[in-house]
Amino acid sequence: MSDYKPSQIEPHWQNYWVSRKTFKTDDLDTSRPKFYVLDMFPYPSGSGLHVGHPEGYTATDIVARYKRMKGFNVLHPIGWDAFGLPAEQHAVKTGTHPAATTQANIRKFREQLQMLGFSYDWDREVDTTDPAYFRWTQWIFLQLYNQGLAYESHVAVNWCPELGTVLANEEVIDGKSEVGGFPVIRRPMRQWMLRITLFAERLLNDLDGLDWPESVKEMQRNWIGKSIGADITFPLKGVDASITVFSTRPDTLFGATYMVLAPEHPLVSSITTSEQKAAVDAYVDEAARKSDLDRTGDVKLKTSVFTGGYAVNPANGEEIPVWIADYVLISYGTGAIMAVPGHDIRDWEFAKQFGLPIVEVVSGGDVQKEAFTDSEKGVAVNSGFLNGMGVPEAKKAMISWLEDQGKGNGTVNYKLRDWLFSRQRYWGEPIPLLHVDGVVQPLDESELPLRLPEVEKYEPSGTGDSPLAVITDWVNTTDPKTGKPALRETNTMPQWAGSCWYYLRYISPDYELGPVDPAREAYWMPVDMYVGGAEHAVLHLLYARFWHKVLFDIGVVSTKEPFQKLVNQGMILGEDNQKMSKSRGNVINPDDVVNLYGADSLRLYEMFMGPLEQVKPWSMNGVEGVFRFLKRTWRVFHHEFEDRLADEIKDMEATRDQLKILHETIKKVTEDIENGRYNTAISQLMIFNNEAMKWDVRPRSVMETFVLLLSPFAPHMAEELWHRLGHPDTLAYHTWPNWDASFLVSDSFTYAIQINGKVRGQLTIPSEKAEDKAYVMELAKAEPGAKRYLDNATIVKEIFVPKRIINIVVN
RNA sequence: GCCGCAGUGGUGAAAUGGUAGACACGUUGGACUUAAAAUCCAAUGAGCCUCAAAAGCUCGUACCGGUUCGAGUCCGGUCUGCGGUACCA
Repeated sequence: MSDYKPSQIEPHWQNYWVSRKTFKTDDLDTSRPKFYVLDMFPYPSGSGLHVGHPEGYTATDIVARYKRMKGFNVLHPIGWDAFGLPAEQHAVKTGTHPAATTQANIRKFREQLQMLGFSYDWDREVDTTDPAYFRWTQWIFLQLYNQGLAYESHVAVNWCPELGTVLANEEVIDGKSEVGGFPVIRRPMRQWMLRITLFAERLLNDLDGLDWPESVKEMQRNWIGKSIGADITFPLKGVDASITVFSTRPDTLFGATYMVLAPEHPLVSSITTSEQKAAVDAYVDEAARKSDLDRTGDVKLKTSVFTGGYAVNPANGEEIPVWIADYVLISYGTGAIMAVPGHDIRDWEFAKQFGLPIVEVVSGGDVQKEAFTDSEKGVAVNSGFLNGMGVPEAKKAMISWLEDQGKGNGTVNYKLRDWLFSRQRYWGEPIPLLHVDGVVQPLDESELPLRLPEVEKYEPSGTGDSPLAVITDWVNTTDPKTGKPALRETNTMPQWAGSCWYYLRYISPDYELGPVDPAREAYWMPVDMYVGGAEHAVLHLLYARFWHKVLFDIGVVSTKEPFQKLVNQGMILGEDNQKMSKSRGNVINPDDVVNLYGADSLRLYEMFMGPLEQVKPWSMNGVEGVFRFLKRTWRVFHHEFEDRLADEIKDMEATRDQLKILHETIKKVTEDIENGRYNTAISQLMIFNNEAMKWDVRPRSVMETFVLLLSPFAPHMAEELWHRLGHPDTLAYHTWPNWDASFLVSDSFTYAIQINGKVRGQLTIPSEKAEDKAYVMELAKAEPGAKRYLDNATIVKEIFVPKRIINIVVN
């Protein structure tokens, strides 16, 4: 056997690593620097691993293996985000307990991951559905509750009749459920909410210190959506009440010619006149029944009804009509707006549509033609004491005037809403609360974990309650503190809950006194590198940051932020350049690739495809290409016909050329791993191998170093070669090679000679002379290719950049 | 609409402001073979010049312009694609 046969070496090493616990992490080896490299843990779906999973997982594995060899104490764990709708829906269909489905899927995922040779510490696996894990998810919920950060609210939620459950805004896409694509309507229900909005400012500000892609930071900033402006109070005419609005342009208050309330605004009924009552009631009714999709459907043409009531503009005392319209959202700001059609595009269109007056209060445009919104050039006009001021100045002046008059004050608003945290599902963490005489009582910590009861049917009750609601002997219990009869909370937590803190559990998965052992937490946190898909850019990462800050405030964690560096992997498309999907039939199964080419080829290919962050199409020919590289590598080390080392490998002094290419490779591979450029690291390994194939003698020391460089990328082959080179132990902890710059210098340097910026000749100069301008320029002018352009021309300028370029400018 | 990112051979892609296309894939030709596969060698951005070759020349990093001795890279504008977000006052 002298051919490369991955199927004969990979299982051996996988078994070796797992059975010997090669990658077991030393908890608290503080003598060494630590490196925590984390993957976004998978949802163990029934269809098994997708080729997208090994993409990020290979990148982190390369880093983990590299850092170990650099002497770091590396934490590289994996686990399962295992609560979720698919297992529950499967249970509804088949009656199989979701836990059974989940465990089977986990076994499959674990096997598949081990088949790819990832260097996880398998003793730290976490499973969000394991009571020993969700005990602490529930514990964190209790801390949130005790901090006043969890509250009950009757809110209009996204009710999906088909799924029989409530969905988060984020799970609704274009008015349909993200899972299944079923229609979603609005319906008020009792829910548990988390006050993430209290953390808006910190979530925004702390982004600045993170080493994250700018695009992700920007998405989070937009999601938090901070606006600075003022609350302004408009007294109502003939009614003893007032309407408060939020505006980012208080400077335009003199131009407010009408107001609009959200249909759900509490003052709607009191302001409506008897003549308008019928129309208003009808409008409010209709808005309540509309889904989000219908309501946001037509942006251009707004619907609206006049209430018949009037408010008083606090700046100029003018009476202005009050309308209601569903484009004003009760959930943002105060649920009411002042409309300044001259300087807001939406208000302008609305005013045109309903024939309302448009007044110019900032000069610089033509407000009869279109709204003038420029806040840099504009100057206040028709605005009393503001006249002549620029917009920023006028804003400040108006806010202080409002505050002096008691008619308003400067405020800040966020788009971020509180987090709808309850689900009416079976397969989630039970919320550890009791209802005693209608009063909420948190469970005592000692009663955790609160486990899920066995049920007959997994369907939602259909009334909007979770399947747990009908398990009477679970729901009906006694309050241990008072002995009174009590009802259990039947809502469960959303899937996000478990993933909000799993990175902490890996640190001390066995710890019994809290979610994480403080000593080990202090050593390992924060996560040094976190890799996953861009689809989690907002939600998961925002929710996890929120929980982390809560845990920071109560002293459970020592860092303000959980994830110091974040990398988003780009999606892998099918060979047809389309997103992989069963219906398109372009799905690549990693098992098939491993069977044909081996795990090392799959790993290498996914890294060689292109930059990690980039979206890129799959190519089976590309896999074939890296497989050929591995076959050539194998051949460089092996005898042509016999299963033994090649005769070319000798214990000999390496030549200078050999050392040069070796040290170039060490440098390139090291720097590329540090910078996350795995594709070009691999191309350098290929360049080295192509050279080594030509050598009559391959010095053992050089070839061993090459094996070390290869090992993070193709660990199975590297271990096998290392073994065959006579090393009894794994190379996983062998010291990573350093490059010696003295081998990188050449004895000559080749200049390109440009004439007027175009390359006309080349000139090779011995290194010791290469920076001697006079010497080099003289030769350059005599170089035949360049000379032809110099003979009948006048030299205007000579550019000489040592070891870079020669450019001679002629006319 | 707004925010962010990107546009380079037939394809995936390389390129601290300094010889564009490294490394691969594909294709073509050749070697080995009864044959095929595998493997190895060579060519491969487009075009011009040439009987042919060598050599040489022109053009070329979405488009238009600018800065510079020199621009894929920096600046201004335009177009296209991808991702996010969407009546947020």
